[in-house]
Amino acid sequence: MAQIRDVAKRAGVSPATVSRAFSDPKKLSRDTLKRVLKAAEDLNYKPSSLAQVFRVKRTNAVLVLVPDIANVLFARILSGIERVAAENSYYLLVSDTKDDADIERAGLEMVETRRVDGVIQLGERRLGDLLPEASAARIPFVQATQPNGLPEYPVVMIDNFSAAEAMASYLLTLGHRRIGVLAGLKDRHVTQERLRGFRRALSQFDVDTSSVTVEYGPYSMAGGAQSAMRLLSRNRNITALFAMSDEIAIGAIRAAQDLGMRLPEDVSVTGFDNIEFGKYCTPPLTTVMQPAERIGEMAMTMMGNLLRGDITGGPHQVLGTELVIRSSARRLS
Amino acid sequence: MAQIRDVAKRAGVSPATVSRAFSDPKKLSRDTLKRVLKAAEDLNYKPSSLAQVFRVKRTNAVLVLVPDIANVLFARILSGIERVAAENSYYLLVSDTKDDADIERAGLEMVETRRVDGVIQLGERRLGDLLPEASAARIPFVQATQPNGLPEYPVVMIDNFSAAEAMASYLLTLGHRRIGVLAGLKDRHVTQERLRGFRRALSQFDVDTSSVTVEYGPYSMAGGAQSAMRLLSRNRNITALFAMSDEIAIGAIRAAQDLGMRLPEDVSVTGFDNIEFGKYCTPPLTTVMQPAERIGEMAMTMMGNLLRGDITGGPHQVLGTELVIRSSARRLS
DNA sequence: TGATTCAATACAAACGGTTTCATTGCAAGG
DNA sequence: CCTTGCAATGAAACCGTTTGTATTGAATCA
Repeated sequence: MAQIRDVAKRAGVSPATVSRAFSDPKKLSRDTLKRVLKAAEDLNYKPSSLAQVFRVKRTNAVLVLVPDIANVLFARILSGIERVAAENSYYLLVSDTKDDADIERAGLEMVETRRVDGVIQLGERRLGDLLPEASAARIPFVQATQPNGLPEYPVVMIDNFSAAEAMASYLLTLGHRRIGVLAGLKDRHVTQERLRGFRRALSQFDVDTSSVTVEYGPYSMAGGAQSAMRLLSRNRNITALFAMSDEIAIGAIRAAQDLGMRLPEDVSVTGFDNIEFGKYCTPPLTTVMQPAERIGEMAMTMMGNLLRGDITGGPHQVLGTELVIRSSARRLS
Repeated sequence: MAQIRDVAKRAGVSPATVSRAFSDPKKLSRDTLKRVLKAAEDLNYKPSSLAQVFRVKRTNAVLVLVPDIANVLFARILSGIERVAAENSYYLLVSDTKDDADIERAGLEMVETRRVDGVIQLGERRLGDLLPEASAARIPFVQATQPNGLPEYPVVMIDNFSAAEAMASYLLTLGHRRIGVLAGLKDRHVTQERLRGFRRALSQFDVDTSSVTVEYGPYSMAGGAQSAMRLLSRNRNITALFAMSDEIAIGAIRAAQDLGMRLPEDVSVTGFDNIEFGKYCTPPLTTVMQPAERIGEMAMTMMGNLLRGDITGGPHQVLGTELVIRSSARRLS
């Protein structure tokens, strides 16, 4: 492979001039520029990104920590990240963390070994829980999920509490009072937030909050089906199911139908996230829309700012959600 | 940040010794090894991956070209790739190509600029269609979809022709004769292969193959819904829909139901891929299972071999598919 | 005309490791 | 005792760019 020396020799200039021909062409005379470019072309010269990066000490690469790459919601956030990364010529490394702290830590180490410039965390573990304050401070880090508390680094998230409250209010407005909760993993902060929002709506409607049944489980269809199965067979008088994700809701719908119930006549179901499949479900899923792509775009934008040293805007962005009413939940008759 | 000199000084050895302490510890005496490690620990020394990579000229990074990151099937393949990449300490870069040749070319250039060691292509565009033979030969490349023809580089794929034939035969066995085809994009090779397989089954059953209606469209739920809408409203006598992906099938189910049809009583629908949602559809989707994760694992394994110089096994792996019978298709009564 | 300025370019150091080759000291062999 | 071989270590070159500083020559100015 041709290198800068070869081009320099062929063009009859120094390596420095060749370098500048690419990085800062206007510094060269029209004439030499043309000669250098020609020589580079002839030799099919491509500057070694390795050498450049080593010299300049910026990789233009960002690592994304994804709890589960195959999960549709994360995939959409990733897609948003990718879009603005590509626009700004950043490279994207991705690591499937399986929500494992050690893998996440290994990811952070990649900025200490200067493999990447920064990391975007899609999981909810906070930087401070992974590294001691001292080393953490040096790491360009942005989180794209609501973590527990408000860290000092940038976060882009939705207001899980309010979104859940809105959805629960909607269900209450439809007349439902005995609502089962199909929660996600109990130890997840989002789960707790959404549960709080749900409870809050109940108390706003003067519904006894002590009697709500909540069934915890993984954020997956299988989890939803299982939770719904348990919940529905134990509590026959429930009229609505408040699921904490669309996947859970879809699993629940399957379970309810397998139990011989008709939807939404016998039981209403609501989801959370607004993944594409919800629209094509039977019945189409009423849910709360979470702007996944925009979360990703925003996160990458903030990372770019961070790396560029811009500190424009507050560090915490909370993006709006919206109720999307379809037909899996209906007025209690 | 501490560097190798600092550690060397503190341990009273030369940088070379420190380097060896990490890369080849058994070359050192028990005593100095301990001293070096201690010094490194004290200074919180992490070797600069940048410098290493620059010197050694291997990045241990692989680029994955994904036509659409948010697509569930690709996400699952990616997940498989990630798994074996992580196991073998490779880093993964990903680029959403939107199936654009220029973006794909830019990806290939990353090996010429030595940013990554190789590239895995999830799209169906062949290496030879992106680069002139000469430069192409130098690029470690593996493809994880059936391309047009059989390239000389490694490919891992399924047998689309046979899988489609099997599915079509199943439909025929159930008694269906007037089957509408909900095809994917017309210019895609997989689409053509699956169509060939479908036609082949028909002719095996002595069904007139000239009269089949095929409706092309994007590999998406929206596309499927639209195609089904068109096809169903024009051909009322159709008893089954052969969809070329689960997403198309799911869109079609929605469309059929919106048209007032009952499934599978009025019309049978089959999918392709076996994405998780198919299992939770109403009715649960009969489809052909494609081992997405294993395709990814296999692809990354082959990439590893390629980079290591092992040329074990033939370059083309075709992985098995399986009919998964659920209830969206039933015997014609 | 000589001094000054400026644009264009060259020179060489630097980036932080790895690796080849040379050196040293000690144990084993003759 | 002298040689030989080997394990442990050090010195220095090297990887391919970028960039600060020096140099050159021509144009401008007094």
